[in-house]
Amino acid sequence: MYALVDCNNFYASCERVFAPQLEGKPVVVLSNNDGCLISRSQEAKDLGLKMGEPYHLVRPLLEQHRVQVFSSNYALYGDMSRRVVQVLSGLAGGVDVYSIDEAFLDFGGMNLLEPDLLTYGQRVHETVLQHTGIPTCVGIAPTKTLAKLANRLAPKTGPCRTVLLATPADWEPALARVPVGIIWGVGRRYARKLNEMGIMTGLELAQLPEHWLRRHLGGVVGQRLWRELHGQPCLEWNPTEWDDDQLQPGLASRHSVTCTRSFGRPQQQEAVLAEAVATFATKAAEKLRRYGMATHLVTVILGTDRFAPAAGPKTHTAVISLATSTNDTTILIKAALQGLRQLRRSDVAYNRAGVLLTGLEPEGQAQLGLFSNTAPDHQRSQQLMQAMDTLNTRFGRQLVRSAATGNAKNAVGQPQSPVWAGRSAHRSPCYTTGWDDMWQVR
DNA sequence: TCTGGGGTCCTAGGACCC
DNA sequence: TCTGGGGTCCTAGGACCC
Repeated sequence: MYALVDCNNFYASCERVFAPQLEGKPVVVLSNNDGCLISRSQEAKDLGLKMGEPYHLVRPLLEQHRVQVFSSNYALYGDMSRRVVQVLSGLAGGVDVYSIDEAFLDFGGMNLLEPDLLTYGQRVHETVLQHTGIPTCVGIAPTKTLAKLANRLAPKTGPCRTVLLATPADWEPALARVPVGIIWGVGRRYARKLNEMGIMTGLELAQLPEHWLRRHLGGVVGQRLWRELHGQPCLEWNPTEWDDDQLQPGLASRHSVTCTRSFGRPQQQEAVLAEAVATFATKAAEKLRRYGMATHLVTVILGTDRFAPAAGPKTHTAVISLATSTNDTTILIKAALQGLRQLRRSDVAYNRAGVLLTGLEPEGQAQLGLFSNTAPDHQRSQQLMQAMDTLNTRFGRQLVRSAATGNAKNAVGQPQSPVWAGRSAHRSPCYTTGWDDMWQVR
């Protein structure tokens, strides 16, 4: 048996933990650049506000109902997520962290009988709430896909937040109640296709032959879905070990690392784009080192206005291949700037840029190139990166950095946001990760 | 004026290898 | 007339997830 624990309205709930006066009031959190609504409290959902809606379109409605608006604060949400995982790790035989706000628990081998499963799910909800202030729902079933369904059906209010679907007699009526698009793995495209064929509910989907799903829903992906809906576990279990020394979940492996951002306004100048791209390469390299990985493929991304009526591609990419795998910021910046020079057209203004790193491998395993990056160079590079990471972790993220990332100052010489930076007008403090933002208890 | 960011997996086709 | 079989790696595109 698996349990899926999903944090309710996670980002909005994080903000509320530190602003309890907002309990019971509508709250929304915006995406980067204050672009779209990406999290809504229940009260905000009840006002008819939709996920992903552009902020500028719903602003009048938000003001009319005095909705509290936050820019996204990923330092806060990431740390709250870490705390939730810490609690969950103490409550189950195994944890599989699926995203920033949800995790599967392994309830097998815990000697829980059926009525106890429900009680234990409740205990998980109560413990997470007590230790972190974050409300959750719990869904329990023999496969991940059915646990997802159980979670969806769990009440968001009231004392009981757990649903158990233990046998076909439990999950078949549940499947019959939900539209097919609710099922995990059925997105908008498949839902429309299925509806056009007259398949409207989860149960109608489950009752089709297995080979039909293989044929029409993405090959083996569809076949796995069929089996999962019949109680046969097909999706992998990826355990996340809690690291007691680091007080954080163990790092999962990665196949790619990206850092992309929309600009506050379109940018045309080479110098500005170069600072932005160097900054994204720096962030991506830091992430790579945190994961203990190295890359040999650097992709630079430039994007024009996605909503412009003009035809043609809105995203352009250039790939730079490195002779040797590395996670050295200076090398990755050089490669990214080379890609930028290849890509950039002087008569175009860009709304977005980014850096994508692929071809990842564990850093120790990286082969030395035949003609480059001799061993002593490699060692010096590692020492330099380690020194920079140590200083930046201890004294603040941007303390030591490459000059290529820019050095914007205001009229009195204070550092200020670069010209390409996006909007973030409603950012909350970093309550749990910044010394200056910490709460004081008198 | 104004619309996010970061991932995953699968398939098909082509180049290349023995 | 008549040209194998079994792989890997890469890319692009399409679907999905949060």
